[in-house]
Amino acid sequence: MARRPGRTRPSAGATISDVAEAAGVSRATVSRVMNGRPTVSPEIAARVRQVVEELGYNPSRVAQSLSLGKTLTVGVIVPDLGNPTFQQILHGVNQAAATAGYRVLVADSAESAQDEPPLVEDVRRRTDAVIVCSPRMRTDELEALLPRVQPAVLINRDEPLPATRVVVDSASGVASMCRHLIRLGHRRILHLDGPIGSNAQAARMRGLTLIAEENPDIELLRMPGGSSMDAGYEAFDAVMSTGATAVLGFNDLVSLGLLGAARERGVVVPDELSVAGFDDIPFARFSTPPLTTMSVDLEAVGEAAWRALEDRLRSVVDADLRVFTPALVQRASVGLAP
Amino acid sequence: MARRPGRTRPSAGATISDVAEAAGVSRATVSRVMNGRPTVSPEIAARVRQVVEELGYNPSRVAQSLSLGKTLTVGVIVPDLGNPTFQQILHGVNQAAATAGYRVLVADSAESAQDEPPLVEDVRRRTDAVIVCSPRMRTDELEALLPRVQPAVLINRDEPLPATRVVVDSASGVASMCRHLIRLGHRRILHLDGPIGSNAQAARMRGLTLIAEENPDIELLRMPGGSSMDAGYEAFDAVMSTGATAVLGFNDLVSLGLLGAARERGVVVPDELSVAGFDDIPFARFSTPPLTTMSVDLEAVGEAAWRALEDRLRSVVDADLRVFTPALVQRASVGLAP
DNA sequence: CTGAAAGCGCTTACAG
DNA sequence: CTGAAAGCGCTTACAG
Repeated sequence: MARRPGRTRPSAGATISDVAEAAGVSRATVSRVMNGRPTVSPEIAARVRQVVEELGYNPSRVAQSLSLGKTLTVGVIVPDLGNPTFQQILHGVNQAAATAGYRVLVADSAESAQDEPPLVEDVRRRTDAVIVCSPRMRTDELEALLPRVQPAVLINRDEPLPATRVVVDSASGVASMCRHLIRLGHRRILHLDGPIGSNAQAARMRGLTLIAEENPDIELLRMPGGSSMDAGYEAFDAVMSTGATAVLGFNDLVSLGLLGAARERGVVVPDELSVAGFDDIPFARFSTPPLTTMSVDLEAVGEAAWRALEDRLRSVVDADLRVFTPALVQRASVGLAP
Repeated sequence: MARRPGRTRPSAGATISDVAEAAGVSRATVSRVMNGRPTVSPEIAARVRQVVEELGYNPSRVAQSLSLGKTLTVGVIVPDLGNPTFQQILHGVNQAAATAGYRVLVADSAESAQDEPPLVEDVRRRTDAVIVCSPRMRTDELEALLPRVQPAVLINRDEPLPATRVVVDSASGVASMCRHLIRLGHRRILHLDGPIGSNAQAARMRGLTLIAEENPDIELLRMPGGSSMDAGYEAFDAVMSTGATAVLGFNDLVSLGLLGAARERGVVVPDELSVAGFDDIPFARFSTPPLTTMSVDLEAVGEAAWRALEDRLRSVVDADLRVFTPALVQRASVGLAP
């Protein structure tokens, strides 16, 4: 026999067998009633329903999953659940998945590229599919992993890979912002770089290169910055010393740091210096002055990832690419060149 | 027979039977090898491992869950995944649960009190336990639900209930802030109320009542406000008309709105008016001036909820209460009474 | 050290 | 309309 030692269902719930016995029917019949199949006589169905009520019977989803071969659950793996970007994407995925009757299992790799592959595999084994958000692992590792975890959707990974991808076109984002600055008369524009080697920073550089080619007469400067408010704050003096009339932070946090330093130094934004951000985080609207930035609807990104997965679950599509283009949000931190 | 129509495992993975057959051993032996049981001869174990490698075998977590009677998954139900408060709590739960080898299934009730009970039940059926965060449902509904979903932990629900609860003591939080203001010489203090009927607003009122009793000489005013930045912004003129020297927003957003309006009106904070917040959201540090507020470590709240659940899973404890007391964070938006 | 067998709690094709 | 039976993919007590 295989009776377990103590382990039973924690809340000691009734099983389908309990209901069948109490109602004097077979388990098949109970199953049919629970699933609303019409081929059950009304009297029997009523009796079963009453027993279900009395016993507080609730079918085990685990058993259903095993029997049906699907869990109605999708995994979402992010590098850091504390990061608002991933929180918004998660929210978008969850909303869309819930509408389709799916639940979301989350996992956080704590920014560890090394832990990612086994984590994704583990999550996939408990779910029907995975959405991998901004994976930090190398491309070759990702290529080795993908066949083991399909159906899978990748968010924010720019290389071509054998999976559906949802990406934000940051390159065209910076380019848009630069064109806006140029239209306002800025001729010397500075970009504060983000983490070297990051996917986002690579995209920014592609955008800047594009602008440089389009506008040979514009001075496009770059300087190491970072991705935090402090990084922006500390870079301020160096920024001013370049003589640029407009500065583009790697993200909104950096630009908010610049704004704080400008206020302390008595530099008037945007009269003396235009400051542009990237991301449109919720607080960008409330800084002094409000931040002009590039906006991406991250919840829509999460929703698109879910839609892509839905298509894959129905095997409508094999691998494709869905691109989100950031939109310029004009507020008060950017103005005409002095 | 019960062969399914098309339905097989989506990624067509190998099963334990495939491995057993290929390695020429029983499924029991494969299981032992996979679980690192020492009672397998080294040669056989090595052969099994090689086949596992060749076939890319990965045990089904669903089957394991059914067999073992546990999923190693915990459910977290929140009213709104887009709310930073719940995002931080979720992050804390996830970190602590991951350390213990558990995964987190999230669900969002979209602020619908009505949808909560069935949602919690559904989540519970797929997991070993649930953490229900700031449930919106009525107390009697919660009482009816709890026995069906144990083990369960409740976050931010102030009534005594048959479950372990983790609560933030907002009442003592407002009281602390009021005492701080009184020490600074403020004699007329205004509280901008939040959503009427909310758990948090009720707690605020308890705190204010306590202060009124302690300090009969202090004028403690109240006024309808709200929970958003706009609410704070719009209440500003009314706030000024009360002649209060210090105002306490329902939360940081409200207070940030007040700060914005003060700047526009040329009212100097804190010289002419002290503005205090509640929550210590990440941006409270970066407003102008930085916001004095009551801080709660929400990730620690999430972590505590997990710990409480761990105790319940080991049935160490039946029901208890873990209280977090907000801490005063002094920044520059509060000063001596004029 | 190893395997045959029973069991976890469901679903459904098949045969009345 | 209903039930007996097989199966989903694992684990483990029991008996060698």
